[in-house]
Amino acid sequence: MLELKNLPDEHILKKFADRYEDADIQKVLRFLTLLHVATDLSNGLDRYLGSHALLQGRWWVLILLMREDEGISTPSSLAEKAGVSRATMTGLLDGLQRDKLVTRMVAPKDRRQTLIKLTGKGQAKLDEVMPDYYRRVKQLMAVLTEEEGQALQKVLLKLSQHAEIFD
Amino acid sequence: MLELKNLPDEHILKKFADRYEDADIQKVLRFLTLLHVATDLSNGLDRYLGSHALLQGRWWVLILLMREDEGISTPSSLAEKAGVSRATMTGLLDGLQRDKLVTRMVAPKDRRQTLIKLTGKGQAKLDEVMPDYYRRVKQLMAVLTEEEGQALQKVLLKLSQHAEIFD
DNA sequence: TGCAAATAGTTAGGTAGCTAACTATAGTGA
DNA sequence: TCACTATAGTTAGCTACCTAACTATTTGCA
Repeated sequence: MLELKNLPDEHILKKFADRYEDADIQKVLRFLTLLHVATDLSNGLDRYLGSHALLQGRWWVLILLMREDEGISTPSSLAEKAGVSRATMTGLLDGLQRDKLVTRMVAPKDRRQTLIKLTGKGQAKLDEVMPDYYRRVKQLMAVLTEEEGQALQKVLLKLSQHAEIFD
Repeated sequence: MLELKNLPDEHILKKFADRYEDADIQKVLRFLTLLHVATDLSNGLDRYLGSHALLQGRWWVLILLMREDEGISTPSSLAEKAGVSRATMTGLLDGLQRDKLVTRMVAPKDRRQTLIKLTGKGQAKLDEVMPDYYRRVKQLMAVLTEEEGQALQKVLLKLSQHAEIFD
């Protein structure tokens, strides 16, 4: 996602609105602000994870594995839960395996499958990263009042139900 | 950004909260929902732009050029305004130039610089894409009441002022 | 039973992002 | 003036995403 350092000021938006009649300046600003702020926060999260030699993709795979009893899953299941293609998951697992944070094993029941297991080193990496991650998220979201936090959640869910407007 | 198809349910978050004491379940859910919904909307926007042989990065460069009088800028300036590295901008401009949506010219004043100009074909591409983009954004944001829209904007700006919490 | 369809995973090739290192040019100060 | 520093842009090599095409295996049904 593009970061959009400079959101358009209202003057520029008006120039566009003159050429493109359907533009609703306030609504466009809100839409771009949502993408912009989320990208900022996502980049911030990546900076934090990067300081522990992780990035969001790999970090999320470790979390999905920790959610499982035994810390075992399959590439397909992980891809579906992370919302990425199986091809992308292959690449993420290659990196995690190289760093010995997960292992690949052949599944005895179905020889098409590969079982992915969180290693001790992988669990240790999560134990290193998660406490501070939770502290920072708590600190960030605490800048909102409880009412604001609830309102944000409600409004976001409402928008997410209409993301297919772009299809 | 990772899409997080399945946000954690409260049961799983509790398992994590037991191991990592500082976790605040509600706040983490709100944070992840923000990233998740913004990613969904960003992907939707990319699907729409993709149907016109554009993606967010290239589309945004065209918009930045149209903001300029004469439709002229430089790679450095575009990179700064788009919030990407100059290396990334080189790649975006390579693609746009290949599709003849922009042209590169040597700057007469400073021979280190390259001037980037929006072509007629580039402006035509914007004229093809923007009206429907504005219609769809208007339609999407109209699912919120005016009060909800204002509250969203306010809360997002508040959060963006604390994105450095991850540093 | 045996072959077609479905599924699991990988590979190949594309876009979009990054940092670090490089070249060319411009500016500056002893 | 001339060497140092700063700036503009590109290249190289990395991560992470995609789709399409491929291999191996399993499933299902005629």
